[in-house]
Amino acid sequence: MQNKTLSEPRLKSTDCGDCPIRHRAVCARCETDELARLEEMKYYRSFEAGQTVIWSGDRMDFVASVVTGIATLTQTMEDGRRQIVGLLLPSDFVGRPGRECAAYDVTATTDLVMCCFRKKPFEDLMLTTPHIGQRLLEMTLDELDAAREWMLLLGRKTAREKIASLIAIIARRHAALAPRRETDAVQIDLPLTREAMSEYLGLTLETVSRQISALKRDGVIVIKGKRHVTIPDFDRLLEESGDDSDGGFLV
Amino acid sequence: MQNKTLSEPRLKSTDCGDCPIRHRAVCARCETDELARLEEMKYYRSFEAGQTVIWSGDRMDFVASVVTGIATLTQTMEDGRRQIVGLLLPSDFVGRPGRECAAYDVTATTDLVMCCFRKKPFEDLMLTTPHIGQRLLEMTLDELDAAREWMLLLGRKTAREKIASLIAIIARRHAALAPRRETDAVQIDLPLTREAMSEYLGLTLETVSRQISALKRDGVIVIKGKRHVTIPDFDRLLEESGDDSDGGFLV
DNA sequence: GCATGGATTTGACTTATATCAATGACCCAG
DNA sequence: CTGGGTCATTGATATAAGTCAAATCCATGC
Repeated sequence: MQNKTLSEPRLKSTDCGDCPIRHRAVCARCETDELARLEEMKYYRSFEAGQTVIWSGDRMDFVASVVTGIATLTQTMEDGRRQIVGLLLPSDFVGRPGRECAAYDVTATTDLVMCCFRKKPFEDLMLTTPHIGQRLLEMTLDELDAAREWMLLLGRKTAREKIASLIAIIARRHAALAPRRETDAVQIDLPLTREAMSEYLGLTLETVSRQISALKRDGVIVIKGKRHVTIPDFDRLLEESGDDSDGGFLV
Repeated sequence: MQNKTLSEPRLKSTDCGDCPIRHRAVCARCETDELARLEEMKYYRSFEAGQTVIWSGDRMDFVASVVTGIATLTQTMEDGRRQIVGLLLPSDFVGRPGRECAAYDVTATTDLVMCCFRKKPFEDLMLTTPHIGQRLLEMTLDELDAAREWMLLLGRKTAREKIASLIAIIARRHAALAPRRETDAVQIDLPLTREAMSEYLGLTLETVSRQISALKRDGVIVIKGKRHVTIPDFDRLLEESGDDSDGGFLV
């Protein structure tokens, strides 16, 4: 009966109707005039894989939503130790209303398109349109659950379980974006380098590499090239991840 | 320029004016009639140290705010490995509007008084009173920052740094509740057993004990009995914690 | 084709933390 | 004051993961 919200897709498969902003981050229930105001304050920004979107501490005058690609939130210690504290997939939200400066480094790990909203007008709109705040609260609570599931992973799981968990989570979110029949073997492309995986999992990249090799050797995953992963038996992977095998979600 | 929000007290030192609900969780900006509605739906519950408030998966028909004492949120793996994913101090909020069941075990680690609000009426009030939702969003974002700072601790800090961080955080929140002059040595009572500390820090209780002894031996902390800690030099403790020594906060 | 350089894998060895096992300190009941 | 219980400390040893180093893979441009 544990929390499985991290694994739960945050993006519903239906699109946002006629909404000109195609991600569901904030506009799912917007009326025409509110959409017009969102349209006004929005602009797109693109980044190449590896580029930094914003540095921790920098002034940040926008909030944003990931349209395509993947970004990470990273915290760095003075001596250079790094920990990824958030993985942003399409439809995820970045930025905190009411906060002046970025709290984390935001980095594009693949080519990335973000839909940005200038912060001041966005905050104003939030004040007059409660459901935007409500939606933001919902998303923030989901992220909090995800962060807490990650705390369990970082504090208590073995290296092998960590790798299995990461692959399972990426596969689940991937499946949520591109639904497939239950019976197919799951196939994904890892959107992270070994180094990024190590920074997300609290390991070294050598350990990541060794454990991926071990899972491959044991037939839990099949690897083609460096990034392409096939999961012949998803339940087996979940067993290896240390999570409840049902993968059941909370409400 | 890292995020330090975990350390930042969430309770302002001023009290909530004439508000009959003395914690600031939700009522700071309430009008008279809203306060009346909150009064109606609220009730207090007390727990002894060690008691379980609610089990993960149980139906939860209230949300609540800690009045006095300390509670923890814990996640447990099937084989019994446990990780504390949240520490609830006075003024902290528990429960998620819109969620039927508890996602974590909630346990009183000291004697505890909580102010509970029946969930359905609370959710209704949220719909008609946007600032309650806004306040909740703020608190949730603070908790998310705290969780992310904890991810850095769990993923990257050494056992010694973990212990120093925990003591620093408890000391800071303690100081926020009972302000004192800058020059005094900080004194706190650890509200957690060694076992609870180990579950919070992703360590074993033996390692916790050893590292506390080491910090004592090195003069970073002074210990009287099992629980009472004096911190002669707070900056020294912060150095040991691996955080920026300024302890500076983001906005 | 071939050189270049980044990403990844693999190997040998070290180390921080876990594990297993005693021992010690404190508290309360009788 | 004494015995039993809980919590905490300390010691000896094991092990998972880290560190340092080398080899391999693979994409890219020349």
